[in-house]
Amino acid sequence: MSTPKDISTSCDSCPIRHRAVCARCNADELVELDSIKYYRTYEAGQTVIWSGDIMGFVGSVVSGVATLTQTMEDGRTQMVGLLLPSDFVGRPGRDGTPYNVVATTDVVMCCFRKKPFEELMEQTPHIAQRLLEMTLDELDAAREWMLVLGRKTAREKIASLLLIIVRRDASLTPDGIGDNVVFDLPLTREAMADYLGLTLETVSRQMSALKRDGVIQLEGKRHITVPKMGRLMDEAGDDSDGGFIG
Amino acid sequence: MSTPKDISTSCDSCPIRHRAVCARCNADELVELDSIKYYRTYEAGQTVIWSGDIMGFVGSVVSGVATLTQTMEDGRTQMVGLLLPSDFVGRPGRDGTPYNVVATTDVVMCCFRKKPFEELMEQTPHIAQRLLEMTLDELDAAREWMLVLGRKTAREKIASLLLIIVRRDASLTPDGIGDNVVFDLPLTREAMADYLGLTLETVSRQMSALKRDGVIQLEGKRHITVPKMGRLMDEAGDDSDGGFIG
DNA sequence: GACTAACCTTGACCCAGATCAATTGGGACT
DNA sequence: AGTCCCAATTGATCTGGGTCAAGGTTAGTC
Repeated sequence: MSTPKDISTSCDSCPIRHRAVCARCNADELVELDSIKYYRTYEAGQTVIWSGDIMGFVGSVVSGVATLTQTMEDGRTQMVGLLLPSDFVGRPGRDGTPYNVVATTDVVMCCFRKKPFEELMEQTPHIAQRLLEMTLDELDAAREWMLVLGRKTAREKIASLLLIIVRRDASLTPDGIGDNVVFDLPLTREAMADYLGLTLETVSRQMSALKRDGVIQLEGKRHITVPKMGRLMDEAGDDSDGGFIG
Repeated sequence: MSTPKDISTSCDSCPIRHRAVCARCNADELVELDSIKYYRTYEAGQTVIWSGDIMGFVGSVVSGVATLTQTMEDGRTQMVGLLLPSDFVGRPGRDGTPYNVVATTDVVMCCFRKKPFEELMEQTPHIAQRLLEMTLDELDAAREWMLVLGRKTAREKIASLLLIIVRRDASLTPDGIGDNVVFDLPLTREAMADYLGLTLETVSRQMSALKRDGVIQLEGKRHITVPKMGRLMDEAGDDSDGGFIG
């Protein structure tokens, strides 16, 4: 199958009900949203939107991982956003996106037709408020990322990326982050390189180095265990202390 | 004088009246805002807020230039925001900033006491809408900056920074950007380096190289003439064409 | 009109990460 | 169980920008 498939689901059982743009909506508002929404799935590798395209919708990632990338004519590409479940795609008030949006795993999106969504947003402060909050969070994340891109070494960059993913995963489970954390990388080495402003060879070398030094354990290419979170944080060069006890 | 000085001004004659967070406010709303606002000036080099500090206000840059920077323990610093007139400082709903805010020229800020501003925002969609729009713009700018940091060469980085400044300056004057544009850099070489993830030596060398190659003319350290905008755009590696005619 | 203190420029050398080039590994098909 | 294909690893070498070090400029200040 190579074309998106429409499916359908209810907000009640939605895994991102309380974190997405609809988080603050009450039952009535959900009904309104429901009337303009539809689900759509994308396969791993499929492009959701091309840079410059007109977007007829905005929406939320329900499950899976997508990336936002910018490309120069000569092919150099930089990832500028990592879209995880609950993240919002598209910009109310603009027709095009300046970014490519690509599914890196199979993705389910909850889409809203753009025009009606914009109208609904005008009347529904709960939506606009939540979107502002989410956008401010993304801006903070983007700024932290700038520090990573501008000033960190390759090893620190890799450690920082692993931390970002661990933290996002952990935000799904209520309990804090302990040790022996296990997770799967949703990105290829090339995608990691595009995220971090490195080449895929450097990513591979630094992953091997972190493994050799016992900071992470690798099983296959994607399955990772972090025996000691504090160690990983040190490697990332984050000035925050161990975060827990210490 | 080394402490901020309070001054007072009316919104009517405010140079950023139609671009700042108050842009969409009507006369009544301005009266509300006026009741919680005060002006404050900072001298070049003065720190407006330290990372981690509790901010009692949010506000707009009225004139001058300030920077938002993030620092690692070992002193590596990355600029994550360049605050020009009309830009918003602070985050409603959060007490601290994770960034240092420093005035790089003399700066006038229009400050709003935080708590009342947040309350006013709840009742005034015009403010929240405008803030959302501005935040989305900043997010786009941050993402373009990520491409600069992650994938551009030192020469391209310098050209990109010059372009950003020229464009922001030009947005104050209604007519498009022609050739023989003249402007003053509001940043030291070191600040430019922190912006671009370079060292100040590299910035200096690349400025000299752009001068030698006739892309820019330098008079003193800060006064710059761009004889041909198209040339500068080419050097920046932006995929957008000349922007005008071409 | 010399003194000072930032700020900037330029040079020489070095190294982290890029580039170029083989291999290797691991799933999904026959 | 072989083979195809793509992702990843690993090695050898190169280079852009960092680092270290020496001057040069400019604007105040007395």
